[in-house]
Amino acid sequence: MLSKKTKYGLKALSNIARKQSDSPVLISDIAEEENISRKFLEIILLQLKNSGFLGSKKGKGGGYYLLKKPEDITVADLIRVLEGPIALLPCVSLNFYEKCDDCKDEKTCSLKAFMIDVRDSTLEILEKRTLADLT
Amino acid sequence: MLSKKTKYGLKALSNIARKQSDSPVLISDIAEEENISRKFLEIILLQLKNSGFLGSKKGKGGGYYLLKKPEDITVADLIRVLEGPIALLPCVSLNFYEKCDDCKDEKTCSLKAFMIDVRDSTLEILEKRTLADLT
DNA sequence: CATTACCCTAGTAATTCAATAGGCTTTATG
DNA sequence: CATAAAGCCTATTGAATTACTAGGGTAATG
Repeated sequence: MLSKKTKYGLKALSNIARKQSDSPVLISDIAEEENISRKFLEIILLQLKNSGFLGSKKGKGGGYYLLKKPEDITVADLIRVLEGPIALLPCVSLNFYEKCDDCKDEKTCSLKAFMIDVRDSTLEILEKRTLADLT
Repeated sequence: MLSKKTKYGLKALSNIARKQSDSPVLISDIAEEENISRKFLEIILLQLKNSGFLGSKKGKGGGYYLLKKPEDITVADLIRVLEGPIALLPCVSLNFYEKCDDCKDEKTCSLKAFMIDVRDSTLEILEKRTLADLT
């Protein structure tokens, strides 16, 4: 299951993408429209900014805006930034690999091959879909 | 990512399945072979027993054994018992449905349709693979 | 009847989640 | 230049979850 942070982040980006306006979108507007705590949303949008998905403008008339076209932002990339690894086990993660400390020998692990299949099948859909697919 | 409980549970079942012996398998043997804390493993195996996947025999010569053939136990069912919902959001879970409290209207949610697609694509693989596929 | 091996209840340290609080800095505009 | 608007930054916190640990109870076998 996704954390609320990820869910809120996706909803917020979808909200901004839907507007397609020239002027930046206010945190407060997103918070109200999507029923998200304003302060919590601040943290999330800041993270999306620091990860290069959003730009911001301070002061009056400021707000957040997309740095790329929605169809150029994959859901996989967003989930990696907001939630972390997509794989079910750290030892089969492409972007966040870590050795399982209980595994005596990774080569003979009974789960690994299967988990790689699951990962690939998940990536198949998450890397094809983009922000533009989130209405 | 799967919790350690789920990972340990799958490894333990795979261990029992691999043995295919008539005599039950000891908790201690599994714990040692798979590098799992013995006490933690007790809890996990008990849960798998209460969920109908394993049977047990007490006393000398006791241990745990499978109640079904490995090829009749889907990974999806195991993950549901050990980990919980497979869907990424509660509102698209088939077995653990819950309304999102931030959603003003589920019908117009920007994420729902997409999350249903992800769920279906995940189930596609998790319901086809069985314990027999976990070496 | 003693040993073996599963069963059951409790507790707990560490981490993560989901915020909340409060002030600071930057910018546009009158 | 003053003021209001709007994002930025730091710190804290309550609740829940995770990953165990401790210690004994109970049933079956030989």
